[in-house]
Amino acid sequence: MGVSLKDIAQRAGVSLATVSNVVNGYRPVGERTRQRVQQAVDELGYTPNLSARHLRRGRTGLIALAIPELTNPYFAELADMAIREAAGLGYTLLMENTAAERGEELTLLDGAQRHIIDGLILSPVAIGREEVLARRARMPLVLIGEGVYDVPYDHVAIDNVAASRTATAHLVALGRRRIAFVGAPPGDDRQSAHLRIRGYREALAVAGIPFDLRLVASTEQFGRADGEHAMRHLLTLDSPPDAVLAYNDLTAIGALRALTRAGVRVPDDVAVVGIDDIEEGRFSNPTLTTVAPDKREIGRSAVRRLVARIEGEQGPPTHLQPAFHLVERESTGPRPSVAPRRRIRGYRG
Amino acid sequence: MGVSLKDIAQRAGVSLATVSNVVNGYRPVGERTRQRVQQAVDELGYTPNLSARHLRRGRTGLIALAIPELTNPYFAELADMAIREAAGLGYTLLMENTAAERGEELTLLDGAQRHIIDGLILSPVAIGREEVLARRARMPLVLIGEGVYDVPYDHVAIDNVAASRTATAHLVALGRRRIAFVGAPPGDDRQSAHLRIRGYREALAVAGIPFDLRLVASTEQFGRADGEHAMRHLLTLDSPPDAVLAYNDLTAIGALRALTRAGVRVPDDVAVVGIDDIEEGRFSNPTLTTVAPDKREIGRSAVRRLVARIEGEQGPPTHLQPAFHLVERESTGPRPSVAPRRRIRGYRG
DNA sequence: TCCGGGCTCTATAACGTTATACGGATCGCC
DNA sequence: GGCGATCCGTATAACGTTATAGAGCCCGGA
Repeated sequence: MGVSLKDIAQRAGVSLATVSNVVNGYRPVGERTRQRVQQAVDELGYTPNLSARHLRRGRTGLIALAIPELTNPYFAELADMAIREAAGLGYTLLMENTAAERGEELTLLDGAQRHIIDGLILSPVAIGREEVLARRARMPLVLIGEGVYDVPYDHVAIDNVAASRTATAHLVALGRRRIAFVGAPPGDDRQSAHLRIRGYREALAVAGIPFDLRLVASTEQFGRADGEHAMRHLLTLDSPPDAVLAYNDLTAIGALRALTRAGVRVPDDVAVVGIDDIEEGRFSNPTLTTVAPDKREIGRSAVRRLVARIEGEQGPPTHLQPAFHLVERESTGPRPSVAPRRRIRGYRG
Repeated sequence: MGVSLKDIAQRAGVSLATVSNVVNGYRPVGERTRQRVQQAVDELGYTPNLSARHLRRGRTGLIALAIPELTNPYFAELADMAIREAAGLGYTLLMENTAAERGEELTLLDGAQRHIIDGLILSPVAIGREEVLARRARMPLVLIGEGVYDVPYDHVAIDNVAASRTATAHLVALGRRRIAFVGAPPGDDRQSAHLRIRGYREALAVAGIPFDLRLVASTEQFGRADGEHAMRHLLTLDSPPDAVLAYNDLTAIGALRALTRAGVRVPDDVAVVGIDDIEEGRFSNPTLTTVAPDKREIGRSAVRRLVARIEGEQGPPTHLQPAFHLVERESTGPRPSVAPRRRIRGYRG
C-alpha cells in the first residue's frame, strides 16, 4: 500500500540496508549515495512503517499517561505538558483514562497494553502500595501524584503535606479559626488526601487551633459536585466554618457554588482555598486562591524519567518534588474587588 | 523478550497457525486442541505483539482524535466519549493536540502519522475547505465541528446555525433587545463562528431587531480570557448590551467574569448564554445557560463512521447532525436564585 | 608484489504475526 | 470398497524494518 524501503532502494539503485542507514543515520553512508537516496525519499514521499520498525527494534515509541479523569482540568493541563515533552524526545504520548477504577489501574499496571507501549506514567488513586509492589510486568513505570509512595519506581509529585500546610497557614494568617477540609477520602488511608489532611492538621497544630473532626467533610470523588455536597453539609453545622481548604480546585469550586447559592459571602463569611491552580479558578466568581504546583515541571520530569528508563537507565528510583507556590485571589482576598469600577450607563431597569 | 506464539505452540504441541487461530478465532479449531492451547496461553501469560500483528494485517488498531485544545473542557468531554466508543469497537484512541495551528492540522491531514494510525478524526479550526480538498493522504478521515463543510468526507456536527438561533431566540423571548455576540473570528469567514453568527443574525431578523455590528466582539481564540476581554470592550460602549450570546461556554464564562468584576448584575442587567454545556457552567456563579449538543452522540458517531471507513465501507460521505437542546440556568433566569435559602448562623462580622 | 585494513555498500536473517495453500484424517454416500 | 466432501491442522511465505556478517575496493606499507 504505502511506499516502502524497497521502493526507495529500487529507485535509488542501492540496497535496502543503505536506505535504512540513510534514514536512521545509524551507519555512515557516502555523500553521493546519501543524496541519491534522499532524493528518492523526497520524491516518493516515504515515511517509515512504524509497526515494522518497532517489531524489529522491540520498542514502539509510544508511552501512556494514565490519569483518573480526562475531564479534570488539572490532568488535562498536565497532559498537555507531558505531550509536548514526549514529542520533543521522539515519543508519542497516549492518554489512558482509568476512571479512578481499581480494575483499570491494575490492568494497566500488569501490562495489558504490553507490546503497544514502551512505558507507563500512572497516577494511581484506586490502588495502594501493595498492589503496585505485586506487579509483575517489567515495563518501565513512573508514578505521579500523591497516591502511592515507597515503592521502587520513579515518582514525581509535589510535597503534598507542605502544600496543604501552606494553604492552611494562609487561612490562619487571615485570622480564620474554624477551618474546614473538603474532600477527604471516604475511609481508608491509602489515598492521597491523607497527606493533604496531614498538612492541614500540622498547620492547625502550629497555630494552636484544635483539630475538629466535624469540620472534615469526606467525599466519594473529587469533582465539583462532590465539593458542593460536602460544603452544603458543612453549612448545616451548628457553628459552620469560616474558611475551607479543599482537596483540589474542583472541589473548591463546588464549595464556592454551594456558598454562593446559600447566600454566604466569600471571602467575607467564608474564605476558600484550593490546590492545583487550574485555569477555571482564575475566572470563577470569586476567583480562587490556590496552591499552584509546577505542572510543567511535573509533566516534563515524569516523561523524562520514563524515557530514561526505557532507554536503559539503571539505578535506584528517584523521587522528584517539583515546586509549588500559593496564589492569592479573591476567595481569600482581604477585600473582594467586586465593587463596580465605574458607572455603566444604559441599562434597563 | 516476551512470550510469543512460538512459545505457546511449543508448549501446547501444535503449530503456530493453530495458536493464532485460537487467539483470533479466525478459523475453527477442535475443542481438545483449543483447550490445550488456551491453557498454555494462560499459563505463560501470552499477549499478542501488536506491532507484529499490525505489520502483518496492515492496520494498527489506533485512531487519532485531533482537537485544537486538550484543555478545553468541551473537547475533553468529547474525547472521553470517543475513547469509550473506540475501546468498544476494539480500537485505541490517541489524542493529538493541534493547538489550533495551521501547520499542525496540515501535517495531520497529510498523514505524518501514517502507518501509526488507521484513521483520523479532526476538528479543523485553522484550515479551510481548500486545504482539506487538497489533501493527498488516503487514510480515512472524519471531520467534526463547525470548521469545514462541503468536503468529501464524513462529517459530524450539530446544526450550528440552528443552535445559535435557538440561543438568541431565547434571549429575545426574555425581552432583551441589545444582544451582543462574543467570540467572532478575527477576520476571514472560513471559520466556524461564522455559522453561529449567522444563526444569531437570523434570530435577530425574525424578532425585527436590527443587526448592530458594534455589538459583535471578535476574539483571537475562544478561551476564557478572550471572552473576558471582549466583554470588557462591550461594556465600554455608549449603550452596552443587555444580553450576550457567546461563541462557546468558555468565552461565556470569561464574559461572566468581566461582568461580575464590573459590578454588572447577571442576569438582571445582562443575560448570558453559551454553547457547549461544559460541566464548569453548571457550577459557575451564576450558573450558565447554554445550548447542549449531544456530545455522547457526536463522539460515538465520529468514531463509528471512522471505523466503518477503515473497515472498508465505501459510499458517499455522510453528514450527521446530532441533536442539541437549550439548558436554562441562572445566567438568563427570570430571577436569579442567589437569595439565601435559609438563615445561616454563626458567622463573624 | 602482496597483504592488512579502512571504507562503502550488500545480502540476509531475524522480529512475531496472519493468510494461503496444502496434507491427512474421517465421514457420508453411492 | 471407492470417491468426493468435510474437518482439523500444518508448513510457509509474506508484512517492512534493522543488525550482523561479509564482500568489494582502494590505499599505504612491507
